[in-house]
Amino acid sequence: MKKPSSKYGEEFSEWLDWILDSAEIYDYGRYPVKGMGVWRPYGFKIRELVINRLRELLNSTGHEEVLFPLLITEDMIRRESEHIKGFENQVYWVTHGGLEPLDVKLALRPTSEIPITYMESLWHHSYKELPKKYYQIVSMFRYETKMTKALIRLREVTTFKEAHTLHESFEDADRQVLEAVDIYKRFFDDLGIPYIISKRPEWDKFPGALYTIAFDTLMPDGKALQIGTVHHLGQTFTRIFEVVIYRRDGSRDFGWQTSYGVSDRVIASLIAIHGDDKGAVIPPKYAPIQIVIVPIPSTESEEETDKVWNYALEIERELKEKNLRAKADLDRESKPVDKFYKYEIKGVPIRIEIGPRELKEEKITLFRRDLFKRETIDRKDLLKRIFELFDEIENNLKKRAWEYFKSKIRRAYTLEEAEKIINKESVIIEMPWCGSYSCGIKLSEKWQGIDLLGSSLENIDTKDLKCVICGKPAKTFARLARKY
RNA sequence: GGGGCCGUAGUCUAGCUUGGUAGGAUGCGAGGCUUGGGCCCUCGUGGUCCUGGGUUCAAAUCCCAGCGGCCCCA
Repeated sequence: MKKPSSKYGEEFSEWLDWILDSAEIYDYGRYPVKGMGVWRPYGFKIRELVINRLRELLNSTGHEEVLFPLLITEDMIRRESEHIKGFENQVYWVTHGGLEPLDVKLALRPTSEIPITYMESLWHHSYKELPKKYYQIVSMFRYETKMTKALIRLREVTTFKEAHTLHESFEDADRQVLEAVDIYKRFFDDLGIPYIISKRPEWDKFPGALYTIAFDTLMPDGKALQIGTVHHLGQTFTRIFEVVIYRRDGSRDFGWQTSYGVSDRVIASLIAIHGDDKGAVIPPKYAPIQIVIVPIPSTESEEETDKVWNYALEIERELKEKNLRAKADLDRESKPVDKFYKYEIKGVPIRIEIGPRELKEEKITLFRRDLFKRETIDRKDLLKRIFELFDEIENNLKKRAWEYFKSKIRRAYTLEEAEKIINKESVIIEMPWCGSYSCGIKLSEKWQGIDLLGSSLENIDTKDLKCVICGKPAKTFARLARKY
């Protein structure tokens, strides 16, 4: 017996640990440094496919990939106060080179606004060069004090995809924020990860930012997970590092910036959201193995078994010629059923089963992982059916994920209503809010363990609605949820 | 930041209360029997009992510290 799986919906936290290990995605908790794990080949491949998708999106919208050093000098960091205060307790310091103490302490980047702005001050002086959009995909380090969790709260975030942009005006940076939101929408839509977009409350914005917009999704246990953020940085950093830009009218002003990023959590969400009790279910676009071919040996003769094996090889070749990520598992020793379990845990979207029966009749049996359903088709229809199934699976996963997500967002118009819901289940609750700081604080402190995600970004009609705290006319909806 | 539970083979775990030869299952290897959803049998393999210190004739077991994991609360 394998280590038993945890119930997907009921014991999500254990389920995630189980799936990362059993599907050979990410080895966490065995590497002897707290909050750091190892991407194994199968997980690395998922990560690569996800990264490539974001690269396409960023490249096609005029972003340029760069690579900055991991280390930041202490004096660079100390030049800024508000920002660094936000990270002060979370910075790792390099203090020695060999046995010798360093004259200038070096920090492992907790994010890259500082080094990037520093270089931008040397590179850009004219509005003609703007907007400028950079991004990099790197590790970043945060000394999380406690409660680290595989892929969700790490001390080394290994897949930080951070973009940094520079603009000639507040308005242009504002516009860039919208572009970033749009890019992330397309990204998450493609992954089938549902989300809700909120403007974070004042006290929860990125240190140094004018405002922060965040994407939150929901884990199967009903807790919200922040999976992406977009910040309007104003001139906070360009003032400190003197990024001075000549404007169209000949005047000089500090540049305006935005930054936005997504992390390992995207991959955690991809796996978590589509999974089930049997393991992962990876959407075809992101599956390292899209189709696994499992040959079934003959009970009659070795010759027939050989023929089945050749049949499997032929099919693998045919699929690979179409650039599909197909794999025939030709291991003669292990039984078909063992292979079934193995690739189900790994979330391979389509399995082809072929044995003497299929061989004889020129047929192919297909099994789709998401619905756990088999069908038998003529061999000649294979490719056509595979591409259809990819679409069907992708759409089904998306639909399933969004339906679940929407079912977990509730409206409440009074605190009493909200409390009833909160006591019953873990969901995102939306309530009319006047938008004031003081009412926001009161809301966020109203229930233990329930945080204010922020306010709806889109205009939701609040006509005739009253703030649940002060009773004044509502301007927006406040969103509250249990958070990771 | 406060509190709780825990660490024994690749994995899951018994043993710890009451100190005295670390046992099982699974996995892995060989063989047999099976083979269209985790079948069965035989043999073999596999352990710094998280690390360091202390108590003791003797520590997986008791004590202290550290490291790591999980959970609850801020």
